[in-house]
Amino acid sequence: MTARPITLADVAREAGTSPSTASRALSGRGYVAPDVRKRLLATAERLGYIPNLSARTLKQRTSRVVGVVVSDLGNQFYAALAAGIETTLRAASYQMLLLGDNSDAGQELTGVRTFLSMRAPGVIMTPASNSAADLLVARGVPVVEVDRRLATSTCDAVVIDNERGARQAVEHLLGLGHERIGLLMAKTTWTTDAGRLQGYRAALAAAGLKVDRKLVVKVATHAADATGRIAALLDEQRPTAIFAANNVLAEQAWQVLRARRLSIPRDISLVAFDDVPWMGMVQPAITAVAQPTFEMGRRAALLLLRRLEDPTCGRTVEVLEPRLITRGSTGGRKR
Amino acid sequence: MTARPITLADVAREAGTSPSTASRALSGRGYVAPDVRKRLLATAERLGYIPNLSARTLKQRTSRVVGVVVSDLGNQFYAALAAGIETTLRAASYQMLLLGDNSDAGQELTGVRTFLSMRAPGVIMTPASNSAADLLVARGVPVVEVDRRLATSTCDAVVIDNERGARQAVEHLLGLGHERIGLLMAKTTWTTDAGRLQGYRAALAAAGLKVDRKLVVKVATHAADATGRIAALLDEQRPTAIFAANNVLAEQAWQVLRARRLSIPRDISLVAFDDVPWMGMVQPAITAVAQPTFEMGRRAALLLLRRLEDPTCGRTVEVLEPRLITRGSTGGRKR
DNA sequence: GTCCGGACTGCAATCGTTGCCACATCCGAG
DNA sequence: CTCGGATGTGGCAACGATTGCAGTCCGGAC
Repeated sequence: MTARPITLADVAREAGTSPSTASRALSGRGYVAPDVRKRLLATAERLGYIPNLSARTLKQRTSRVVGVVVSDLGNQFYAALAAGIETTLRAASYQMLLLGDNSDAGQELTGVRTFLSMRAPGVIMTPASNSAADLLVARGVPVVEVDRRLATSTCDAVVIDNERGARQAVEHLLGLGHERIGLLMAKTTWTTDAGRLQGYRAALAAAGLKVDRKLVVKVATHAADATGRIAALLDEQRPTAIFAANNVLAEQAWQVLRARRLSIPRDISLVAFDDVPWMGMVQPAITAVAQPTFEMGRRAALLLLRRLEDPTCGRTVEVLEPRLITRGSTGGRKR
Repeated sequence: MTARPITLADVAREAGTSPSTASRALSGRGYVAPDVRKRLLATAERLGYIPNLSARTLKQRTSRVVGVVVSDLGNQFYAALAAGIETTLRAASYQMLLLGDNSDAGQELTGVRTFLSMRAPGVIMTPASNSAADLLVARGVPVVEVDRRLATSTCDAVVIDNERGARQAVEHLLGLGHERIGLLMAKTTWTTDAGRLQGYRAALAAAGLKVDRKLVVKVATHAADATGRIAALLDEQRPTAIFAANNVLAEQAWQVLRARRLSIPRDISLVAFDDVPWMGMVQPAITAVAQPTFEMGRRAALLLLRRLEDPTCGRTVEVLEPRLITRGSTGGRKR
């Protein structure tokens, strides 16, 4: 039958020492005679001893498994973020526990509860609401917010300059002569969207143009009628260019344009916020605001590691710079 | 300062009962007077009690956190797989702990060790080597292999009919008149690659063609010279069509073809195994063998759940069917 | 009045590890 | 010779939850 797992006590008995000594030998703290340590290491190896993390966590009241929650595991943006985090944590011999919350505050809260009950030493998240992060902070668990900031309590964060990125994108369009620029953005309370909207407005204002609210379409995440809304924007407002504020909306917009056989950029230009691989592959390639995604993950992990080292260290919010990559999807305004 | 977390004992004291009763009330097994239960539930809620999973896991010697290891978190195929698994597990009130191993046996083993030490009740993995799965099985932890099978010990699995998918793809090319068909495949010992190679061979054999080994290129995962190898294949063997046995190789091949300004399918045809979104977006769209990815994840999770219910139940290997989606990247042979 | 079973509750042991403490030993300094 | 420190080891009590068992209390049946 299923053999009972090997415990530390088994190893100790086999090597003829007490469990305490075995513990010291294997975890490497406290006095152990070199030969005894060697013997214990060998027996542990021989028996295939695997420490029981629950017991250790219970006793030490903390674990080395960092919780990470992202909005959508299937989105390459978040996948890259997670990859950056994972690599960095691994290097510091922490483990990442990855969860997706589908942009749902409820799922986010459930996930965070799990982290709490597993005594994660810290959490990195792309927050969907403020409540989860606040809960963690209230319980004394350090949180790093990535991509956007929502917590009401203070915590470290890594974001990019959304306003600036959006401004660059829109200025680029304005420079090409566009004046009716549709904005497609997610309907959220996230700082990312707020910042991008802000940038859109700022660019228009700087060019002496008024914002036509009808050109701004806010689409709820996972909304079934997303393409319908986009189609309506095209029909009713006849924009000469579209700025899609995230990669999902960019893809949807692209699909709509293609379905209508509109030529990009002859009939309409398209710019996206957040560069993902397909944008460089389609014909014409999509002009996009690239984010240093992997790097954001790395920085977030570093911030958390720093705080684990020194819980009292000052709060840091890193703002990275986006970069506009001009490609074929943007061109002079159709006359 | 950081408040000590609320324990079950705190809740019990506050509600004027013993910890035992509190435990029964909150976990819902055993006798508890209705009003007492209600009172305990209320106090737990009020104090914001979160059970300590380590303690519970330690005592019960098992947890409800299922381990999942996939080869590459950034690959949409694996992301979809994970999504399918997660959704299904969640519905059964299990949690998923997701890890990526970058196709590295060492990282896989480390991850699996963690699962073992966290007492995961079961593990779902796209195996990178046989050792990790074997280790788990030896320790009595049920394993479900997805996408490919590698374990020497017997375990449940969900795969697709790789040979058949590959055969369809190649037959499609043969039907269009192609005879020199390059095969791009990963250099692994995985059953996926073996199956796809098999299908390639079978299709050629059925058409009375010999396999030219020079047309078969095996590229190591993450190999830096992948594009170089592909370029060499084009230069030296002049295939009229290429069958890329996974989505990464398909993308690399596509990039090479584009860089050389070869027209698809006029100059050369391209078929991919594993349909991912960009394949439907590029011009021309790529003919591909689609896998029911999300469904594979779902089935794997169901298989695991079944075995958790009944550890003695017979072993199941599900083989799903791939589906060839014909698109613009394949055309009549250039004459 | 006794007995019985059902409904409930609490005691105490346990899960596997760690870390504090006490103790043992040995060597060199005073 | 004694003392003190360095070195090394084992005992024991936690960590926080669960659970088998042994009660207690009640109402009703005999």
